[in-house]
Amino acid sequence: MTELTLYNSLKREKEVFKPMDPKRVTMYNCGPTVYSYAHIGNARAAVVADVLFRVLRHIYGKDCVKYARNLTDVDDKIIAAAKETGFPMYEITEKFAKIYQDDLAALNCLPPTSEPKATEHIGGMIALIETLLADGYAYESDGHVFFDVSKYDEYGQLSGNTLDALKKGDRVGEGEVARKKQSADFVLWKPERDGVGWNAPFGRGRPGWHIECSAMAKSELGETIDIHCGGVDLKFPHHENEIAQSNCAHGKPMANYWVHNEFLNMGKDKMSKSLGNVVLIRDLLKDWDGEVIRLALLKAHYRSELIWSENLLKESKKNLDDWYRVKNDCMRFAPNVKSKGNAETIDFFDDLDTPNLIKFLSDTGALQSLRNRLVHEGMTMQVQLEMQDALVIGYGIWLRTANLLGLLQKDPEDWLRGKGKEGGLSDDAIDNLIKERAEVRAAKNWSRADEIRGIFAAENIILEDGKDGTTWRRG
RNA sequence: GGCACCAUGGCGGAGUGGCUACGCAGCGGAUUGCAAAUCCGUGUACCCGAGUUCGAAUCUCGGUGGUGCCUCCA
Repeated sequence: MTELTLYNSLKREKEVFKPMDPKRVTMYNCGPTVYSYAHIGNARAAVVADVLFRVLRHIYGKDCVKYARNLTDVDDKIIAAAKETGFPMYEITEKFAKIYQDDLAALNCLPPTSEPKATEHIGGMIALIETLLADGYAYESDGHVFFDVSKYDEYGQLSGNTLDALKKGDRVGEGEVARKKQSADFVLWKPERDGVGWNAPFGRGRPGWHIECSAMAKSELGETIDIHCGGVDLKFPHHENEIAQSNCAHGKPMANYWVHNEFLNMGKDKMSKSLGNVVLIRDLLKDWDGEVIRLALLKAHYRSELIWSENLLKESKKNLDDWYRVKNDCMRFAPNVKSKGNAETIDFFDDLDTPNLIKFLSDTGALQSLRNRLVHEGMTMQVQLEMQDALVIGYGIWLRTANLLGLLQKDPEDWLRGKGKEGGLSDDAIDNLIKERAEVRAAKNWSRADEIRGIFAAENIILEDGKDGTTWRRG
């Protein structure tokens, strides 16, 4: 069986991945708080998790991987948004959950096997908090319930923080400190706000940020899961606190492997709302196909910073155009090749090395030359059949590799022709112009032929005169 | 202040001791009525300094520069 290694943030080293049960591999990914549009950084985290999901499915079998990604639908920001807009909370969260799912679908992200909502797991959270209170890991104070970090010796193991160090860098407000035994304690339950609250033995209120993931991971996947993933920024405090809660409540590790993806930035500046340089998935999708965005996100290794730029998108588009051209030609000679099956891409299973896999897709050497010779050269039937056999093998590996990355999922002709802009030439108009151009070319009326080419150029349509006539595509 | 990460050609990005990937862009040529596609050829790099070694982009130490986390954050 293919061996997958993963860099485990908890141990700070690469390890061979071994699931507790190969028939039921579990992964949990911290999903969004649904109160606004998702940005490209959210997309990176989701795409990385999706690639991991695809790889696990490839290795262990489609039905053997359980992937939960939560939707946080109760939170101060949502309450504030509800107050501001006058819409009820659930309308806001449902709207943006749908948008999130649609955006990710456009990036070829497979739906997770479950998408639990925080509000549907309040009971589980309350049960966890009760356990923590009963066992002395948590305490009540001024309508709140806090986790007492001094009761958990391992606290800080994920982020490398020590309680002493945390005290020095402490930026917690005075009000909070007054309620807590120590500033590093974090809130499990807080009082009702603006009518948002649930009844609990320790008082009516709403959950703190971290407890929801512990409750949902337990409910959807179990007390110990195989892989927990998310962005590096979640390492502390979010994941650190999840570990503390879950480990103390269950007496066993929350997750065996912690996988964190690095940040995406905008070159000089961090992407932030105050700088006004937040790039929304929704906006990018207006100008770029989702696969272009996906490829751009996968060009850097997930543990490296990714600098987002227009050039990165352009290059990704160019790569995909080339690959789709290869796919288009190969489909003519190897129509029965399936996208599912073995992919001989061993390197890829070394900590999800997407850049190396992209290299493999680009560096198609033998495949390209087979395809080019079949497309462009005349040859005897005997030679052609031999070459077709070789192409079926090479193309199969290539296509399945692309599939592992979630790329080349579309019909190549549709891809190459692209979507026309509103008010642009219709496909029929294009065909008619091509017909006219063929006629004037036959009459060697080059000025009219060039004029027609000019019309196409203005529409960003590229003509290709081949031996079987003229084809076109959008640039 | 504490913790962690990173530094390769115009751009992206492999490469953990020797043979200097790969892609994009560029340049020259073939082909084309002109193009596109395709093919052939081609330049450019390893942040700085010291050390280890026969030999370092790759190991060690020291700089410099950059980034993230320590507050909501993918």
